[in-house]
Formats: sequence, structure tokens, C-alpha cells
Amino acid sequence: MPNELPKAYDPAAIEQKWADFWVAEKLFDTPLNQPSDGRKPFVMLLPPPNVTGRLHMGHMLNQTEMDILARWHRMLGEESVWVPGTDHAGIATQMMVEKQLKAEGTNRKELGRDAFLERVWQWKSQYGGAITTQMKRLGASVDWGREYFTMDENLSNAVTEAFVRLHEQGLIYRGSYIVNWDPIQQTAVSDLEVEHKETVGKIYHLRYPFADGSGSIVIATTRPETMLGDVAVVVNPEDERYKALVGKTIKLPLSAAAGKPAREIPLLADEWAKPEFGTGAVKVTPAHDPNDYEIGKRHSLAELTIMDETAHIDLPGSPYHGLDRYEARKRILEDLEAQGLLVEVKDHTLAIATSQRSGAVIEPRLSMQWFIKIQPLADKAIAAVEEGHIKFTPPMYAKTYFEWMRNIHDWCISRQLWWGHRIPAYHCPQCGTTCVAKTRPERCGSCDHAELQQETDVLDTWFSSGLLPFTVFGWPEPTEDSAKFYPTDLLVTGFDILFFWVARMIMLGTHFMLDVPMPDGSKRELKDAVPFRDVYIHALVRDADRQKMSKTKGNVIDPIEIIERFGTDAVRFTLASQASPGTDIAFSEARTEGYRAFANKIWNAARFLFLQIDRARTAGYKMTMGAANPVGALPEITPIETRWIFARLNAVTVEVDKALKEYRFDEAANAVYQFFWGEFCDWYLELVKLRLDFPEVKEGEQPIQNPETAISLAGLVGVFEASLRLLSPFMPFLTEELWHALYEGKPYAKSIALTRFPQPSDFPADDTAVSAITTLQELINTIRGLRKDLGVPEKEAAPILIHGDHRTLALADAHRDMLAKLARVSDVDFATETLTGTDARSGVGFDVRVIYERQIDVPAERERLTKEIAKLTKGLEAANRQLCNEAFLAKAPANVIEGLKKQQSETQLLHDKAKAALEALPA
RNA sequence: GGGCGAGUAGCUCAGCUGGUUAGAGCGCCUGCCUUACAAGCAGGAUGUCGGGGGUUCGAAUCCCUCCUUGCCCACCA
Repeated sequence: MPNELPKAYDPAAIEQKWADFWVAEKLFDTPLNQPSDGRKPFVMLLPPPNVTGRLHMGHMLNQTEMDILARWHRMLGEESVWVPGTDHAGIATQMMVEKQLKAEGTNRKELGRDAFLERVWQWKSQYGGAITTQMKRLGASVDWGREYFTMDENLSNAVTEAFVRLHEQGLIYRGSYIVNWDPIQQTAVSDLEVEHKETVGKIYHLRYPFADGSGSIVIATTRPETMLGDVAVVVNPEDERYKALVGKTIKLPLSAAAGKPAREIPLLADEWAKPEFGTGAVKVTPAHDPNDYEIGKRHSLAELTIMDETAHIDLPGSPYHGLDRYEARKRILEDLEAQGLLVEVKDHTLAIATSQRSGAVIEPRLSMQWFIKIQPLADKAIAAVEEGHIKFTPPMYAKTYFEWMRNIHDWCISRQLWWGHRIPAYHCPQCGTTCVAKTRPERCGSCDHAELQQETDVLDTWFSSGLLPFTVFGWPEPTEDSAKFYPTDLLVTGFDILFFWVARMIMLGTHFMLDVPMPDGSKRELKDAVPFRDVYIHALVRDADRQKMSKTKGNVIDPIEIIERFGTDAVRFTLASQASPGTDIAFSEARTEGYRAFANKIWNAARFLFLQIDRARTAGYKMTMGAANPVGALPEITPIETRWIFARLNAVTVEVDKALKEYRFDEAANAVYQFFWGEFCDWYLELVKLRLDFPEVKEGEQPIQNPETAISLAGLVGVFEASLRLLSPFMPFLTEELWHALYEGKPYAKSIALTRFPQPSDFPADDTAVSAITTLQELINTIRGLRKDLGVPEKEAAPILIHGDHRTLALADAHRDMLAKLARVSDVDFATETLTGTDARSGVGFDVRVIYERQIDVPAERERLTKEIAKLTKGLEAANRQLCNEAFLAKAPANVIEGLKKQQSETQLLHDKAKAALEALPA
């Protein structure tokens, strides 16, 4: 029997069961490559977590938001397709396995490329599923039938295809350029993978003597070790101090190597040198600094590489050969000082570039890399957002996006790693030609050599993930899925990958999909080439003190641990209710406790309901549970509170619908919370108890059925069932459990997730009922407050005397039972005159007196009334000021004036009554 | 150096396309085990909306300025 629910809600007892059920039953799977069935699809791509990842609160927030939307759209009857997958995460995964190897006393080079890759796959099959297992525990309603891994064969083929096409289109080039070099990973990384850290370092002024012995020039540098690679010194052509010296030759200190004399380098003029900075003279090291590289190009200078891949000096014959860069710096400074060439050392704040993954200080390095010529892609990506084909929420992120996109640099896509998509380029060892092809060519196209070697570099992980919105649907093949599901509707993600991923998807999506015709064969336009139509950027989840969560601070909240304590639904609700766009979430357990209480409230409301159902059955009432259909008009005899709660349900569904359309998860969550707790539980359940009278059926007697009771019970069940459906996108576990319990294991659908989401049109609005209940609530609240101040004991009933307008009196008269139940009113009597005095209080349409012998606390009442009068006076003054203002009356809209007038007269009334009450107080 | 935000009750945050007397949750105070729920019920207190100036009939909301604070981007030796 359903009423045998435990008294308190225990999420741990039910959640795993439903999580398993949803996956096992493939409830959220959609058929692959089927022609459209005419339904509107709702398509989202889950931002693929790294295969090495563990679930954190950011994931949980992301998945909660996406799941609310996926479930909502699904319940609206749309084909909700939410594609999950994991990213191979080149650097992260390779690091993970290399760490293992190190512990075993070996390394990847010893193992060799093939064996190493085998190890990585082995690692992946063993540990790679951790994060998806955690996702399943969250109840994310993703389509597991479409789960992918970015290194899957089909996706890898698509990556190759994309690379080859870009190369054919002249958008990929290879060349020797200065890149951000990570000396620990020994790979190039893109600009985005570099973090700049403000650090107080030193700036050194070094004296470079002229070769002719005619003097010297002092240069400034923060990296003195790079002087070994200097090929020139430049000064600004307008710099009066140095104008005359330009053209002189410098004898570069410390550059003498075994058997070789010191190198001589020229002093040149270049705009780059800013007279006001440092000494105004800049040393030029083209192979180890991006600016110097440019200078070098302008003056056709040599590019002298002096460091190896591990940032050790690589200058055979030099005394510094083999030294680590910092050791070399130390030695060089010592040697310069010994020669009297170290002029000055000053503190200097600079932004040190470090590698995001390894933390290594980036060493700019000249090396052969692959790049994407980004401008043509960026142009389309900018247009897509400018023209409104992609909408950002919150909109301010569009500004950030434009800012970055308009200052974009070519993207270095090659990585000197082993784990990843290997670049489909082939080098001829004989003639040195490189060709790009989908498959390995038999022979070199230039010299016919037979043994071409594939490029050893792999692609930046973000290259493949940037293609996902179309590759997951089968691109480059023209599939039904692609026709139906591209563009996806929405991307939900964090701002941290706005450039890494979002921007790249937009660039690659608009680029490649523009070439794919529309399902009807027509040419695709930019608006349909975009990878998604909406981007919702969510906040960062911080700890309760607004601190960023980090391992070093030890304030990381583990979602799995927290859901074990509070239940997944409570944690989801916490995140949703805080998810106000543009604001970070300070995750506090206190709040989660509050929502656990909410879950418990729902649970207990269900217990109450089930108890009533059992009582009704015992009394011979027939119960039908199928309430998921529109309610339509209510029968004549339907009591007012049931009319009211249906009208409220109508209003709250409007609110939720509006909020979710705007991605206002907080507003949606607050609306359902307020409705369920503040209205359904606090008022409706209490009121409906008055109708639920089930007399005991004696042996042999025919049960007597009260139609009002029957309709109330049906209303109660109907509203509760609708509430469960309304709540289910937010709290899928609890609602699934209770919904199945309500139908006693024989529900009309396999899951509440497959039912219809409550719609405004399902529930009749009823202004009369709403205003009646509102007035009764006001009356009850007034009586409750008065009783409290009079000191009437909680349990004791007291009679009231009421005076007021006809409508209010009629309501009070007709609903004495409500007053009795909710305000402990023992009897209602009517007065013909205004009621004042210490035991009376006024509402807008009434005065009410509670008859009770104990006198009120006069000083307390005086204080209360004084405060109230002050507040009313303030409001009154404000209103009067406005209403006496000609300009206001002339310019303000009519409805505002009307509203103010009405409010003014009501306030005046309350003010006068309060004033009278105060004056009536005994001295 | 450039860009984008934030400052509202003790705490975390709504409200900000200007319009009635600024809200919620948590916390706090008081009284209640009222047979769905003490993870509960009822009642209560709490804010010159960061400071200053301006626009307007009307400003938490728009503009200027200052203060405090966060984030992103950046090749200044």
C-alpha cells in the first residue's frame, strides 16, 4: 500500500534504483538515423568531460541545468536528444599515464610510441568510465545510446577529413615560428593554454661594448641567459641618445666558445625600441622571443637557437652548454659582474607565462608547427553572432566573445605528444616534401620514394572537440541525424571554455557546415550552419565563503559526497535555485539542508495524500488516479479552495514556462518551491482537510458518498500529481518514486519523465476563487497576529467579531469552518460599526476583534501601532505628494495613477484605523 | 595596458527595458509535539539599495564621478 512510506524521506534508499532504471530501460535514448517523425527536436551536446576527470560541482551545475531543460522539453513532447561523451584530453591523459610509467621506473620514450599508446588505451578502458558512472548517479537524462569518445574511429576519421579539407582550402599551413614551448611536456601549446602570472622578478641592465673599443651601450633584459642568442641590439631611430651610434658593431660578451672568438652583432634602429622603457636599447634574440622574432624578420637577422626542448643551453663549445636556463642565468650574471658589465639589477613586475597543464615556465621557442589561418574562420564566426544566429545568455558574454574574436591570432594546432589524433601529413625522407592526405600515400608525389613517414605531431585536443556538433551526427556522411539535429539548439557551459571550445565550435561549425546542403537540398545559409542557436554560460560554483574551490585550499566540495548526505534532488535544487545568470554560486550546505527539507515536505505531503486515499477507499469511494490530462472546467459543486489551487497551478505553470524559456533556473525553481510549500501545503492541504470527512462504514450499511468530498479528493490527487510532474525536471528522483507510488506500481507511463509537463491550459483560471481565498488568507493572518499579541494560547479557540464590506462578511460567514481550522475561531459575530481598541485590528476590507479576556500588552501594542502608523504615514505622504503633483498626473500612465489612488485610499483607511486604535489605548 | 562585471537584511542572492510602502532562502527572537511533516507549524524583528552629484512627475533601477571588489584578455625588452 502506498501509505506505508517511511515518515522521513531517505534519498539514499531510492536514488540508485531510479538512476539504474533510467539507464537500463534506455528511457532517454533516441533512435539513430531515423527520418524525422515530425516532432520538434531539442538537441544539446554535453560538454565532454576529460576522460581523466572526476565529477566536480561545476559538472553537476552544468548537468543539472541541462537536465532540467532536457526533461522539460521531453515532457513538452519534443524529441529531446542530449548527446554525452568524453574527451581524450591529450595532455592530461598522457601526463596521467606517464606518471604511472614513472612509478614503474620507466618512461614513454623507453616504451616507444606504439607500446605507449597501447598503455593509454589500457588505462582508458580501466579508469576512463569513472566520470560517466558518476554522471549516471546524477540522473542526467542523456542519450547513452549515442555516447562517444573523441578518439572513436568514426570521430577520428572525421578529424582527418576536416584537417585535409582545411589544408586543401589553404587554411592550414606549416612553418617555423616562435611558439609557446612547454619544456616539461616538451610540446608547443596554444596561446590559450598559457597562463600569465604577475610576479616580481628582476630586470638587468647589461653593458655591451662596441667592437671598436669606442665605448658601449647598456641594454635592459629580464632574461639575461638569452643573450647567448643575441644577433643585434636595436634602439629607436628617434632616440637622440643613440642616433649617432646606429650602425656600430657590438662585441657580444660571453659569446666566445671553444676555439671561436666572441660574436659581433650590429646596433640597429627599429621602432620597436621604446626610448622610455629600460635603457631604450633592446637586445634581439629572434629564436627565443616573439617580438625579437619580428624584428629579426624586418632586418633579415639570423635566428640562433640556443636552447633545447628541455630549456637547457644547447651551444656545444660554450661554457654554458648543457646548463638549465636558470642555472645559466645565474652563471652568466656572475660572469658579467666579474667583467664589470652588469650595470644594474632592479625589481621588476612582469607577467610570467606558464603552461596551464604542467605549470612550467613557457620558453618561447622557434619550431616547426602546424597552424590554422584563423581570420577567414573568425569572420564567419563573428558574423554568426552579430547577425543574431547565435544568442548568448547572459548577453554580456557576446562582448567578451567579440573582443577575443576580433583580436585573434593563428591557432597552433600541432602538439609534440603521442596521445591524440595524429596529423595526416606524410614526409618524404628522400626529397623532404610533405603531403597531406586522408590515407598514407604509396609513394612520394615528387620523387616517387616509397617509404613516406607520417608526421609525428598530434592535433590539439580542442581541434577535435571543436568539430563535435556535427561529427557526433555522422559528418562528413550526410546522415538523417545530421539533417534532423544540426544545428543543435543549445550549448550550456562555463565561461572558462568560451574561447577554447565555444568559439572554436562556432568557427569550425560555420566553416564546414556551410558546405553541407539543407535537408531539402537547398544551399545552407549561415543561420543554419551555426553549431547551436543559443549559448547559456553558467557561473562558477564557489564555496560558501565565495572562495574558488581548489585542491590546495582544501575547500573542494565533492558532488557525490554531498548528494550522499542530502540527496541528489536537494543538491540539484540548490544549484538550480542559485543559478542566476552572471553571478557565481556560493554553495552553502545550509541552503542544501533547506532543500532537503523541501524534499521531505513533498514526501510527507504524499504520505498525507496516500492516507486520505486509503481512508476514502475504506469509506467506499472509488479512486481514479489518471489525472495527467487537462482538467477543463470544474464541476459546479467544486469547493472554492480547490478552484483556487487549480487557478494557482495555472499561474505557476505560466511562471515556470516563462522562466525556463529564459534560462532562469532560479526563478523556475523558486516558483515551484513557493507554490508547493507556500500554497499547496500551507493553505490548500489545511483547507481541503475540511472536506475530507470519511465516516466509518458500519457492517451491512451502504456507504454514503458526499459529492463535495469526492470532488475534493479528486482535486487533491490531481493537483498533487500535476505538482509532481511540475517538479520532476528539478527533482527527478523523488518525483519518480512518489509518482510510481501514487499509481501503485501501475502507472500509465514508464516514467514520470515521459509524461506531459503541466501546461497553463490544463488548469482553469478562476479570479473569483483567487480573490476570495486571498481575502480569507488576509483575514486569517490578521486574526492569527492578533491572537498572538493578545496572548491567546495556541490551542485555545476564541470568538471573533467582524465588521467590514459586504463581500468580506459574506466570505467570513460562508467559511466559518476555515476560520475555525486555520485561526482557531470558535464563533463569528458581525458588528455594524468600525471596531477599534486594543483587541481589534484592521485589514483593507474589514476590522476584526478577538474576544478574549486577557488584556493586551499595552506598551507593546503602542509600539506596534506607532511603527505601523509611521510606515503608513510614509506611504501616504509619498502617495499624496505624487497625487498632488500636476506633472505626475499629466505625465504618468493612467494605470499607474489609478493604482496609486486605490492604494492611497486603502492606506488612508488603515492609517485612520491604526490612529484610532492608538488613541483608544489606555494611558 | 585593454575589456567585462559586482557592491541591496547578519549570510547567500533576486529585483535593475524607471511606476504603488524593496523581496526570497538560510540565520535570529517568541510560542506551539494542531494525528502528512519538529527536516514541522504559527507569529515577529531586521535594509538612509557602496558614497556624492545629475536626468525625471517619479530612481535600487538611467547618466556622471569617486570608493571597494572580482574576473578575462595582453608579445613591452
